[in-house]
Amino acid sequence: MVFTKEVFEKTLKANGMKLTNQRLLVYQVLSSCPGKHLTAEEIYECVKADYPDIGLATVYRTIQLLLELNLIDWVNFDDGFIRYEIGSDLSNDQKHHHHHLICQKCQKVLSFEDDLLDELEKNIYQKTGFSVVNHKVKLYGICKECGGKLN
Amino acid sequence: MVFTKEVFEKTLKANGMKLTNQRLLVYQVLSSCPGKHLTAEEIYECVKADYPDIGLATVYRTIQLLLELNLIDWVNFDDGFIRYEIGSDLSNDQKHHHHHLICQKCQKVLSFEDDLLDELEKNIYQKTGFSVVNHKVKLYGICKECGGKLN
DNA sequence: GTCCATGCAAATGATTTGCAGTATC
DNA sequence: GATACTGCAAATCATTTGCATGGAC
Repeated sequence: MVFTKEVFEKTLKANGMKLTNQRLLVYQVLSSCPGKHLTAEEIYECVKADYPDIGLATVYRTIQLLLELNLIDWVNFDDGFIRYEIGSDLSNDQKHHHHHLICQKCQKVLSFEDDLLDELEKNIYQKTGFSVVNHKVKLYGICKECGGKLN
Repeated sequence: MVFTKEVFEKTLKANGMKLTNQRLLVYQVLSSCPGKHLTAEEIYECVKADYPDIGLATVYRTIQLLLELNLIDWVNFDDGFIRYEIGSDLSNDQKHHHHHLICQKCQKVLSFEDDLLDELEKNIYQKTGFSVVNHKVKLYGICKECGGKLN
């Protein structure tokens, strides 16, 4: 499912919400940066280029709205900022899971698509009766460019 | 390696730091709560029972110190508080890895010991050249008591 | 006695909120 | 025209920091 302006508008209307320039622009900035992890401040700066009057509070409020509509995801790299990225394909319940690889030398963040955790999650269910429905995985290490080696 | 008061003192001295009642008490509170995830405020309240004059700032400073000495670990459950727990066995480089299972119904947090991520990490190295040295894994779902079922 | 450590109060800084004006439908 | 949305400024709140006093060695 491709999320055009029209689909975005329909999603808002379906929830009794109004389409505004500010909301559209915030959504478009995130849509045009897949895989980037933008802070609220960064989104604010991007939108301001097209719409100088937008306020930071509106950006924060729009982010909350997009999160509630499941259109975006958040990540916390524990550096004092919450970051946001456009959601992966949500056409059905199974999300495209991706993990974040964080290089401890250059701070670069890579994404890694994977479903290897299925086995771990089955294992957890068998041993503890806890049924996993979602996960957040951050892997810290050294990237290829910085000379990563397996032990 | 068992961390007694003496070993703690030696570790401090080795780094040119002084042993104080406050530091010992903060360390003891964390030591006596393995598997619990305490906020700075909670640690502060616990220590205050034995030592009413301690200041919250001292607790925060001691936490930083214990983190730098690798005696404790931190977790962020994204609820506005950073939480701390006594470190697992650090006698050699290989840490005891444990993941956190967070029940979305009752908010309970379980720990799960595991090294199944080794396979995932090998996979990542082969595909991307990124070598993982550490990870933080949070698994969200429903616990046994709350009626967890596999899909 | 020398520094390091502490307690207090004030500062910080990302995010949230109140409110009066503005835009959408 | 009603009501939801916005921008601004002020509030929030966990954590940090400055500074003068106190304690460890």
